[in-house]
Amino acid sequence: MKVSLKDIANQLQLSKTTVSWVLSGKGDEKGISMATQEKVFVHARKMNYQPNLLARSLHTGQSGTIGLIIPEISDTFYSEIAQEVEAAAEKYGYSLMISGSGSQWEREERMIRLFRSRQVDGIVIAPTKQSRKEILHMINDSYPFVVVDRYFPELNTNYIIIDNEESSYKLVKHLIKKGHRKIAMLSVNSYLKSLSLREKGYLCALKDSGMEINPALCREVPFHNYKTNIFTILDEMYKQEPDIDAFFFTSHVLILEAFTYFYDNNININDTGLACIHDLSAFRVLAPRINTARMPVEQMGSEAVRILINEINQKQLKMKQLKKESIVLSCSLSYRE
Amino acid sequence: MKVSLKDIANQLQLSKTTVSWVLSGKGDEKGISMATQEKVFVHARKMNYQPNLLARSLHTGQSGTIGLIIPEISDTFYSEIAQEVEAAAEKYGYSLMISGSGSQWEREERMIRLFRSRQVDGIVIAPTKQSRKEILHMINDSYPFVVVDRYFPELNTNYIIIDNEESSYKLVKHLIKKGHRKIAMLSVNSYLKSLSLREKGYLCALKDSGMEINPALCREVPFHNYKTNIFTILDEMYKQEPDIDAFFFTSHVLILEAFTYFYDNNININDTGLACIHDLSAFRVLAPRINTARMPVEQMGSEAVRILINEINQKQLKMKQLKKESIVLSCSLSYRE
DNA sequence: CTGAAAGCGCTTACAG
DNA sequence: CTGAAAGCGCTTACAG
Repeated sequence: MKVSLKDIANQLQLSKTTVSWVLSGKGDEKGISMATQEKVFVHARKMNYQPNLLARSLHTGQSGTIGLIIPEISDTFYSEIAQEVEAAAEKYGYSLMISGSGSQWEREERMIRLFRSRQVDGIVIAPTKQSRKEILHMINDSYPFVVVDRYFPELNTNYIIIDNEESSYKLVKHLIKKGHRKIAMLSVNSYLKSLSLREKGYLCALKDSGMEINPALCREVPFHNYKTNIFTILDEMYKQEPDIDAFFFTSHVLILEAFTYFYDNNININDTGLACIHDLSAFRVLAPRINTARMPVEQMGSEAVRILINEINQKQLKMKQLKKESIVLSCSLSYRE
Repeated sequence: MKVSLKDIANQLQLSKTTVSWVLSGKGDEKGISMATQEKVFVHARKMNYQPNLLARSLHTGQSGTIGLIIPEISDTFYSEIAQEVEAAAEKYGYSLMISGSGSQWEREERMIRLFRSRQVDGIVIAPTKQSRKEILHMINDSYPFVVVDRYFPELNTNYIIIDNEESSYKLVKHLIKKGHRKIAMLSVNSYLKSLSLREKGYLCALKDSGMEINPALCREVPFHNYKTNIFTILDEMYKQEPDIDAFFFTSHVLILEAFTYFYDNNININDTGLACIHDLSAFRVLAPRINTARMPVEQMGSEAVRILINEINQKQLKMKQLKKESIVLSCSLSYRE
């Protein structure tokens, strides 16, 4: 059923070489007669010939495929990243293989190995934490990859992050300016540099405004079971400090649960200052007055792919490795209160 | 840098055959001595050998990869589908290639061709509309694919849909039972069978309750620019029928915009009956009293992959094609008002 | 117990 | 202007 180059060559009494050249657009360059070219095109079309890209890849050493590894495909933020990465990849003629690590580093390492085995030309990854072995392997093998959203300060890799500390600082400063005095912070995954920087932004904003740091107001929600943990933590916070007047969320993943808590406990969010790193479309109706730092998802995705393809091409041309790129993108801040 | 079977064979003074058998676990079966096996394993590990899966695929004719084509990767519903499909695929040892069609059939057809060229073993697709050529090609070539969420009643394909009409019927019936009398319907993409069935469910529910169908209350939002179109349409609806007391949404994609409209126009959604096909996690706080029919995303994803892998295996074993599977999954209804 | 050889479907020097 | 041949990195009859 499936028709190959050889079939076409046989049927046309031509060599595979000729057919290959014509079909890959090198007909003129190689000086194949128009008559022959025409014959090949017509026949290929009639047979509905589709080249086996795997076979081509085996020869060229390029699969035309890149990999994306993220903690959770269905998370709003990461699914947007995926969308942008796929769109950007397509522009360069690349296809996308995707995989969710579920925030487990064993899975993540397995996925890196699998993708590399499948000859993916490069990887975009939002790593769960330092996946020691495989990240280091990629570095040692000078295998193209770029880290997004998170990064390893001590490793020399391409990475794209946001201005974590600055955006957080500004959001909290804004809450202070609006008169809030008991500003709580809710965080997750603070073992990740990106997240700890957001916490730092919060702390600095308070300090710079001469406000005291109240440990009861700075809480980290354990990621495991965070959906229930957050309820307990909010209970504890309100018990210790009933007059909390504002919240800074270091990540959007906590928002929906927190709001459920507020709703269940009749806490009027219109009286509470709110700020969050990243913007959810639901905020428009859910919390119109929340202040947000929107992560530039489009840029993160397209820049990641640009850097990756760049590195893939360098490698292909056997040029010596370029310097790694580290990009810090600014969030767009929306002060709505 | 990259080490191949041949390298290992040379370094160990063995044939590629032997090395290949050992590494693919057929050592015992082929009666390779333990000494040799051990030597191979140790050396492969030391060299950090990773097989080139592309080369293997070229020989076996199986890429170990499946494709997923959806309208929008970042849509909550489809990103959940993607997550489930990826998880299920992994269980079978398959990797996932993903692509967003942006609801454009030309893109969709291109993606089908590209995926097939890349030798993806099968495709899960939520087609934008009848992508005539390529869907028919897949059928003719008996290429494994399964259609999810949407389907073509006139084509003999595997498909998985929800009980569109029934769930819609029940939701609207419920609104009626709760005393709502002016129940509006907002729909999109009704050229898709799945969506038109939801409209039918609405209409039947009204009819069965002896209520009149008011065309001013049944509106379709053109998908192109629906985010602004919906505002105009709601304006028109309220102008013609100011006392609308309930809304049935045939799809979650309209919800956020509609709620923004309600919010901007001071329409209290607690006084309005609400029902929607599919559930959003934001509903918990956004509209706690909305009635929903939650689409069984996990099942859709895992069943789709099961059927696909099944068909791939049949084909591999040269068994004659099984009957196509058509699955209608029930939504889980939540009556909250 | 192990190996030489053919083949998967392409591409690309090399030759004429 | 066109073709024979080698090779990409595997697997798998076939042979001994």
